[in-house]
Amino acid sequence: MKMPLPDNPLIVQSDRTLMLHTVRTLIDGKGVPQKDDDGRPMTEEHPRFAEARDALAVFAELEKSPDYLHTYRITAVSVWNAAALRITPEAIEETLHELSCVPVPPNVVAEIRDWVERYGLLRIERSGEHFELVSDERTALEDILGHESIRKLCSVDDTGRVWVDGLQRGSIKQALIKIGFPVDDRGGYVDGDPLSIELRETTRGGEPFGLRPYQSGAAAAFHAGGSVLGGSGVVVLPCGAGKTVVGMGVMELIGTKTLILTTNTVAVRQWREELLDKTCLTEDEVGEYTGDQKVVCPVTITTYQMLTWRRTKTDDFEHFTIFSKENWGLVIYDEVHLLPAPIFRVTADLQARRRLGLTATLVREDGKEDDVFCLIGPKRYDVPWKVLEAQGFIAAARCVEVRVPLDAQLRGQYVSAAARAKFRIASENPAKIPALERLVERHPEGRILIIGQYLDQLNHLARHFRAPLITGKTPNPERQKLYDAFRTGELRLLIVSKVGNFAIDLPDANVAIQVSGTFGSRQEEAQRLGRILRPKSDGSVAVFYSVVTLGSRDQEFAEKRQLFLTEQGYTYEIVEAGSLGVSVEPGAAT
DNA sequence: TAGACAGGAA
DNA sequence: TGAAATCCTGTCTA
Repeated sequence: MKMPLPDNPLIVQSDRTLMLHTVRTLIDGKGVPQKDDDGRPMTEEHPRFAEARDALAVFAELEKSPDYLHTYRITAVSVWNAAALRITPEAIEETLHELSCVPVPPNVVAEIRDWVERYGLLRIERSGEHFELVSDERTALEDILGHESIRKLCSVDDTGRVWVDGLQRGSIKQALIKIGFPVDDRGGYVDGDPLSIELRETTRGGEPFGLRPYQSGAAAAFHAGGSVLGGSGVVVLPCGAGKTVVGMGVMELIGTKTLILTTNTVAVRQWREELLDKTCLTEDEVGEYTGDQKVVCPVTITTYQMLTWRRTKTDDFEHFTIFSKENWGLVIYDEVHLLPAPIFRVTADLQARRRLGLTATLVREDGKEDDVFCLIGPKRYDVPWKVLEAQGFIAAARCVEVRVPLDAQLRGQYVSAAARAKFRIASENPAKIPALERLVERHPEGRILIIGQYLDQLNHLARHFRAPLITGKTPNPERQKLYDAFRTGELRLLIVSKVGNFAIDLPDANVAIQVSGTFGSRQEEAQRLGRILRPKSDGSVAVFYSVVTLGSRDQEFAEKRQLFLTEQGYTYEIVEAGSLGVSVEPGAAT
């Protein structure tokens, strides 16, 4: 075995975490670290960082990405992701040895080997019109048939061969991964009716257009592998990085009738406009299938709810049956992390179609990661937020947590309240208002969004600031009017409820102030930061404030909410309300 | 024919 | 842990 090179960027630890150096210190000819004029060590991007990042993305999950040291973890699902790409344990081992500056612990290699073997153990193969569950090890089949959850999804013939109905292809993969057996699905895809989808070089709006390197990389990564291996999986990119464009890139590569699934009707329209603007598809080739209008075209965009709607609990999914009559060659799942549970059932019949999942945040171990893995496919591509920031594709952002005390009277209520009431009292702390005033004053030129969770609180703020409030009840034309006013700068302060989490047409701002949020939702935090990440024309830094009540459940949950962004390399500055010039009531407890 | 609104689902 | 958002259809009004 080769000796590790001390210059290498990676450290492999026996708990299967990987530490990757993004930079290295510059050393002069005598081995002395070089310093700049201020005496700080001089660094450069580690020459093997990019190579290592790309290599690790294949079989490890990025857990944290602060500036200098990225942390990855090797997990069962991450290894199965790699195994799905036909990466061998030997190749993984070789990569680790190649990149590591210390010896690779042998137990890590053994565990990886074990997982990969599990993946190959069961396969779905096509035999004519039927699918067969096969294994080279007879005992493996017997083992899994011992589970009722598996037995009811397949049939065993006289010779002991195990057959799976095409409609159960998804369900059985789901059931098997639940008991620790990820299936290698070699059932292949139907090609779908061909449709030429070319990207324009100039948009309809007249702007030059082309895929960014990471976008074409994502599309190519999805498409690689041929007709059996490639063609299903998930692409993970930050908010505002142009996931729609990746979708178009894939559509161009595959060139077939495409069904696009989104979370809401605004997204449906946005997709349609993007497709018309940036591809050669014509108006009558792209259809919207929603409550408003039901148009099926070679490219059809609809919502998850439309697909799973039925008259009563026992009826058919009637809209879904319309779609299954069309010969789709590609299904795109937008915002895969929001994929509702019933979609998994309905997706069974789509196992024969190519499937692209798009998402902003890494899907976590909340149980659904398995479902996404086996029903949509493995993760094919991701880029850390900070990498895109460094390349200028998303704006740099500062995150600030502003801590506000709770006054003595409310503190009394707070202490005696039940756990869940505590959170609400702290969230709606009226002392947040003067802090908000100072923050708004700080940005006289800013375009400011105040985002919150409780309608009472937001109504109050709207009256206080004499600013318009958008909630779920605000009719669409009214929203549009306010968005436009905000976009033109006529309106510089806008208050939004949880609609802000979903409304993708919400205009960009350069200041976002969060006054309350869902328990510990990291995803929501990421989504809200995303509101200010569009690159600014003057290159200025956007600011994200999170206003929390000091020493309360509000603050605890805020910490949890911040985890994802911290992992992505963002740091939160802590500011006490007092230092903003807010008078703090004497005796206010902390 | 469009819109506003109610009611159910998850 | 709970509140608020979404979507769909269907009915009523102008």
